[in-house]
This record gives sequence, C-alpha cells and structure tokens, in this order.
Amino acid sequence: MLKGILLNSENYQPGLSIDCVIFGFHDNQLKVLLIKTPYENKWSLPGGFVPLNQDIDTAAVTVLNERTGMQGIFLRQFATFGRVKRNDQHFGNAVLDYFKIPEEAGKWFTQRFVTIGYYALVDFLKAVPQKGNNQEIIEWIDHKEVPELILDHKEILDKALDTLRTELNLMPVGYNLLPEKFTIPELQKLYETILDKKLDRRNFLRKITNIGILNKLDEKKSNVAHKAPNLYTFDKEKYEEVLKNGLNQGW
Amino acid sequence: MLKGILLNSENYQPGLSIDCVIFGFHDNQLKVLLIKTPYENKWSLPGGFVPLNQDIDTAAVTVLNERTGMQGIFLRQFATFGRVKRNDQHFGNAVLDYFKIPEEAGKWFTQRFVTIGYYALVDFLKAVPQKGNNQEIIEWIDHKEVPELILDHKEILDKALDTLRTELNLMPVGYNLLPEKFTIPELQKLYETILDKKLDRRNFLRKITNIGILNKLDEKKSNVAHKAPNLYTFDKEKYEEVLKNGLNQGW
DNA sequence: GTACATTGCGTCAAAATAACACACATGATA
DNA sequence: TATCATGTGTGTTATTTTGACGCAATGTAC
Repeated sequence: MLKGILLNSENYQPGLSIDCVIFGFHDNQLKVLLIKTPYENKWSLPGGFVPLNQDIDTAAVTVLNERTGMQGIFLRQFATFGRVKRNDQHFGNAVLDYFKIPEEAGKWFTQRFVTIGYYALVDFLKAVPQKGNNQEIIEWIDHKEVPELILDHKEILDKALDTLRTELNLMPVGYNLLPEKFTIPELQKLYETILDKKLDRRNFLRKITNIGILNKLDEKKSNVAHKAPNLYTFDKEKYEEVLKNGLNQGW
Repeated sequence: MLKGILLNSENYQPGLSIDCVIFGFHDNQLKVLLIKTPYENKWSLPGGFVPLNQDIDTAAVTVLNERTGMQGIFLRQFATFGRVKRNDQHFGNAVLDYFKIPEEAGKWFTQRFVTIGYYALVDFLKAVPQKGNNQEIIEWIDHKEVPELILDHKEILDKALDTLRTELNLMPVGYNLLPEKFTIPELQKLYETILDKKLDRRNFLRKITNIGILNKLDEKKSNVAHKAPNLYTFDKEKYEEVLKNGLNQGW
C-alpha cells in the first residue's frame, strides 16, 4: 500500500502526513494501537498520507477505518509536528531499500515531512486491528509499556495523552472507550488510568452521576468476584450535549 | 516579500502555510491584527510560509516578529486547517496577476495548501504593526467588527478565539495582553471580552487574587474618572508556574 | 457642597468537595 | 457452615468554593 503511494506520489499532498494515536481500554489498562513495520526494527503509530482530493480530517478517518475496521469513531486533531529534524534520513532510506525503490523515484518520500496528529478513542473489543500488509505486525500495547518508536512518534503519543488528560476536565470520556454496558468502577479505572492518579470511589460516583450522562440499569454485572456491581449505559443524548457545551466552565 | 518567496519556492515546504491570529487588548476591546492585501479587496490574517530549514514553530515566530516587531511573544499552535476546498483558485490567481507571475511559474502557489494556525497574545501598546510592503494595510480591528476575510480565515479566527476561551479555564491570561501595570477592573474587562460574558466584580476579584499570581502595588491609577483603582503587576514566577501546572484540575 | 459612578471590602446562604464510616454481597478459606 | 478478604453501594460531616448581594470610600462633574 505504501509502495503504491510512493509510485503515485503526485496524487498526494507533498511533505504532509497523518499520524493517529488510537487509544483503547482493556484489563484496566490504556492501550495504544501500534504497528511494527518490516522496514525497521521499531514500532510506529499508524499513519498515512493526504490524497490531494481529500480533506485532512477525511484522510485521518481513512487511516482509522483501515486500521480498526470501525466506523464513527471519536477522532480529534490535537497538534501538528514540524520540526526540521523530526525527519530522519535513515528511516526514509530504510523504507526505500525495503521496497527497492531507487533514490530518485523515492525523493517524494525522503523530503521533509510535517505530520498532523489525531487521537482516537475506540472500543477495544469492537476494534479489529488490520495489517497494512503481511509483513506488518499491528498490536494493542499498554501505554506504560510502549517500546521505542520511530522518528518523533513517542513525542506525538505523549502529546496525545497529555491532550486527552486535559480534555478530561472539559468533556466526558468513556462513551467511546467502554463497552455499551459498564460499571462505575470500570469507568473510574479509566479515569484513573488516563490521569495516572487514584480517585476516591465515593466522591467519584457522586461527581460522575451529577453530570447527568449516566443511565443506571436494573442489572448487575455477572460472573464477578465479590459484590456484583451495577451496570450503566451512557445517555447518548445528554452525553453529546455535555460534549458540545463542556464541563466545568470555570468562569 | 511574497514575490521573493514565489520566485524561490523550492526553498519552502510545498503546500504548507502558517496563519497567525494576533490578539491585542485596547479600549476594553479585543483586537485582531489584520492585513488588507493589495491583491484582493479583502482582509486576511498575517501569515507566511515554512522555509525548508525552519521548524514550523520558528516560522510562526518569524511571522509574528515581522508583523509586530516584538520578541518573546506568547504564541501557541491551536489547529491545522486542511479542507480541500479551503483553497480558492480565484485568490491564488489574483495574487499571481498582481505580481505578474506567469501561471507555470506560480504553480507552487496555486497548489492545494494546508495551513497551521497559531494564535498570539501581545501587548497592544508595545506592538508596532509592520507592513509587508507599501501596498499593504495592516491594522488592529475589533474582533466584533472583523470584515469579510479571504479563504477560510474567518473560520481560523473563530477557532482561535474559541481555543483562547477554553484555555482561559486552564491557564491564566493577561500577562501578555496587558501593560505591565494594570487594574483589576481592566483585567476583568479582558476576561469579559474574551468570554463575551459579564462577571461579578466582587467575585472576580476574589477568584483572581486567590490564584496567587498578582502583586498589589502601593500605587493607584491616575487621571481617571471616579475612584482611582489600585495598580497590580503579575508575579511572573508564580504566573509561569500556574501556566505550566494548569488551573482547575477538575478531577 | 451634592449627585453620581466606580472601586474596595465584607457578608451569607447554597453548592461543591474532601475525607471518612458502615453495611452488603460474593468467592475463598477454614 | 462460619469466617474472612475484597470490592461494592450508600450515607455523613466538616471544609472550601461559589453566587448573589450590601455598603462605605473615593474620585469627577456640577
């Protein structure tokens, strides 16, 4: 696929790429969808390029659909990275070598690149990680155990998480990361994981329910150790409303 | 200047530009620095291009320095705009016509452009708006009276203001927009203007002083109608600290 | 002086927050 | 079967923060 782009580079916006930080939540861990490329022995964020006839947001959605097989995902642009030295001659050449593309033909790829960062929140269980080609490995990796990444992808990932952490104070999070039915303790773990901070159980319940985006179901989680916790769903309508209007207005 | 770039386009990142929303505050109004170009009868945001050997942040700083004659300005990237149709063939051709550049040589300029938006906060009285060339008009315009802008610049401006409004809940603002000595009512007007909302005088004083970033001076504003208000400065050190750590943590 | 607008400081009730106590359910263990 | 450990649901309390005010002080205009 990348090879196809390289050979038809005139159809793509030059020097511009998209990188997606795709977050999922599972086993009380925040996971990131990463790709191990065959070109180099390092991991990378799933990314892509911008067709000349496509909006950048659409290009990001495309990357996401291709990689997770999912539609209607929560996706947000958070920053654009454009240090001169973020490009790494070594990486570019490794890719060209791999595809056996001569230097001249690969010039489009080894030019300076600026990349637009998007982060996505997806339901771990519904996403089906898709390889770009057979040599690739695509995997959910705990955000605390992310290995070395190519180029400045670690910086991009960190910035994404930082943004998410900030946005937690401005908007509700969870609808996109949790299964349809979930428990308050699960939601709390999600918050704790993102914030990297312990929260008081009882105060969390009060605050989260006061937002008014939760529906308490007449149903308890089954097959669990200890007392069975209640199940909840999000009230989609109110959730969207709070998403739009924001949480703590501050002033 | 633009002509120089057009004739040396191989030294610039293709299809990528920088646009700056430069905010100032004066007469209790939030002002935006706008440019009326000679190419078209419309206003635009001050912008520029990205030299191949310059970081995008540096390119943004350059635009700002050139336009305000100021150093060390508060500058923040807030979003990147890349709809396909944000480019407007009409505008590109108008510019080429103006410079009498033949279509072929101007191809670099009429290609699809993606633009990175930065917003800046500057001290209105210290900034000295600088023309790019003699045909240009550069002016501070009240944000409530912004005329029609080229391309999607209105959208960019709106997004910048929206971002600033949100960030008001996360960080202190004022150090960059007010003169060194200022009064609480002035600071309040700034907040009210940005938020487009009236605040209670007495509650504002309490909240703003509780943040701990203000130094009350033993000095009152002179030559004013009515009771002379006290003068304050920002405690730079604490201000920076709050800027870094954020305001209302929420969780 | 008086009228008027604006500033500085203070009050008070309501709401939000932080810290904590206790009872309940369930699987594991004795 | 009784007890324990662990995580859950609900409630209480003191403290802090917020929102909505009152009022005196200070300056200009007349």
